[in-house]
Amino acid sequence: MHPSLDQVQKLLRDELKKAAGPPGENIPIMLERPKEAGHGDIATNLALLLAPRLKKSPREIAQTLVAALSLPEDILEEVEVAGPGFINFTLSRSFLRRGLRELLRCDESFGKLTTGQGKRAQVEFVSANPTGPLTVGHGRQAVLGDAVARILENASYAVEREYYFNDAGKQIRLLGQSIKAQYLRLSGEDASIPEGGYQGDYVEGLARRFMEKRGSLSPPPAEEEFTVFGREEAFAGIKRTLFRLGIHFDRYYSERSLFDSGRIENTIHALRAAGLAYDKDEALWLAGSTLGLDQDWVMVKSTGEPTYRLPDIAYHIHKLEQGYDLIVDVFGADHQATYPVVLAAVSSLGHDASSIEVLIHQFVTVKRGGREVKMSKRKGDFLTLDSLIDEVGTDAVRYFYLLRVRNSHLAFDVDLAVKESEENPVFYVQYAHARTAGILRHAKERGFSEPGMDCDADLLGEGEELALIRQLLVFPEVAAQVLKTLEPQRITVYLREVATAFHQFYQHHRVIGDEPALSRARLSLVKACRTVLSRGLGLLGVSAPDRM
RNA sequence: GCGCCUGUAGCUCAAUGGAUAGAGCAUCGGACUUCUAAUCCGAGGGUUCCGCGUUCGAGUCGCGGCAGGCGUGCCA
Repeated sequence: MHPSLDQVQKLLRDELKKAAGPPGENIPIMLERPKEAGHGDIATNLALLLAPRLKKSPREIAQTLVAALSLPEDILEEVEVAGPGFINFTLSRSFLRRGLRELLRCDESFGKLTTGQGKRAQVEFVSANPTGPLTVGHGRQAVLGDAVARILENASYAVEREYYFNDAGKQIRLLGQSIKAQYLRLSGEDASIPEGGYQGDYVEGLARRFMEKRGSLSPPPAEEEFTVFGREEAFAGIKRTLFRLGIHFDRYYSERSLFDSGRIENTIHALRAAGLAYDKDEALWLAGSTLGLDQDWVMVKSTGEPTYRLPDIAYHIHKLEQGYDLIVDVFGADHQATYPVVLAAVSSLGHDASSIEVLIHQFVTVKRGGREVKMSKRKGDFLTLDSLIDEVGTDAVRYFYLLRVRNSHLAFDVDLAVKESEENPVFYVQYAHARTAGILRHAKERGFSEPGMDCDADLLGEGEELALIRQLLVFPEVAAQVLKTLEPQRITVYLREVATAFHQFYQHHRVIGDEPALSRARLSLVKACRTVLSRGLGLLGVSAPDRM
């Protein structure tokens, strides 16, 4: 059985720990992948960390460590002390070749992790109120949440995607009132949009559709009918948009259902019973200060209506009761103040909230014509996610969003994104995949059988070939790292590296040539590369086209 | 005022505390009789916002500034 890169690392760790002996107590063995090509495949700074304790020069310590290591011969080609005292390990050709065969054997399951085997995870994201179309801002959330779900699925978690929507509060009522006002206007009556109501063209459109369906009624239908209509229409639109992005939810969780099921009432009772809630000014307050928060928060307004925090708490308790092993909440930066309150309240009621992972992403601003477009849904001045997909295409939209770390602000320059449909980074990677597919197609036409692990990998010895194999074998490590950090953008960085290694290989070496054995070996490498590219793109939810 | 996030090449962004800070776009110069040139090879471009500290070593950690975003609602 060929050891994976992961197992090699474990072996190195054990050996280094042994070699360091007692002075190495409590020093974590750090293994890293050097960014410099000449620094081997794996490096450790152990000698540098030991130096202060041993009061010897790091290089000298490194030499001693290297001498004490006992490692299987066929794994490493070179172990070298370099720079200030790093130990660089270079994998052997035979290891790389065996790794390639292993990759081919695993095929589509290469890089699949078993971390979440038998575990259930829930990812909640988007959760936009059904009051209008999704915006460019929601897009980031949608794509990020879906990529996180895919990453968890790759780690064998049973993943549920959940969308929590508010159909009980003030916003949805305002939508109904706004549509009604537009409806009355269409009927020639004088009506004004309520304070804080929704103004965009789409509200007028909704009113128009309502009228087409129901006609001009006098007296007009009750406000509730407009609300229901508006919500259904908005939701249908949201689902259409998500469908275009390849995103589907397993469950849409209604806030109203929390009231109907009595969960809101139960939460209030629990908070009161725990002495965490008190009445003041005819409102119900959460005693944040006793929970370690810096202030108290209103849970139920003096009008008798709960603020959004109470349903949020009840909702999260319900999540926890379902026994997920992992719960991921994807929130925009505007929720940053809310979730600590929710988590504190949930914990103080005796629930273990440690399975909840909150991912906050920063806002998206939209630039158009060199100017920033201010987005306000209520004023109807926003760029819809749909229009962005129209202009840029699904793959580019997804990839573009995933290129950024979630904690950095994303300025979506629409003009640039459209222009980049020619030069967009996603095409670089997709093109590499299309090239692999093209070569494999060509090989089949020329009568080559399906490439696989029966090839003679020893024939692969060119620099570009070995560099590509190295790159491919890192994939499981990337998958593991991404699982830990839930940062999909690392995949985009990795995929670019793979694509570059492949394009370089392609440029310098002809795959299908005069020597059948060499051709077969290279075809296997191409197939392996195609597998990794398609697996990586799959984690991002971006298509891997066979032709472009 | 206070809290969270961000500040890296002209632009958009990378870089588990490590070695000479990297990519793409843009600019300039080369490479198609080929399995797709949506590619490759090369060049130029940096006080990593500023200052002090921590240590063998700081873009990364701490403190203090500066600038921007978000929050700090009986809005969601």
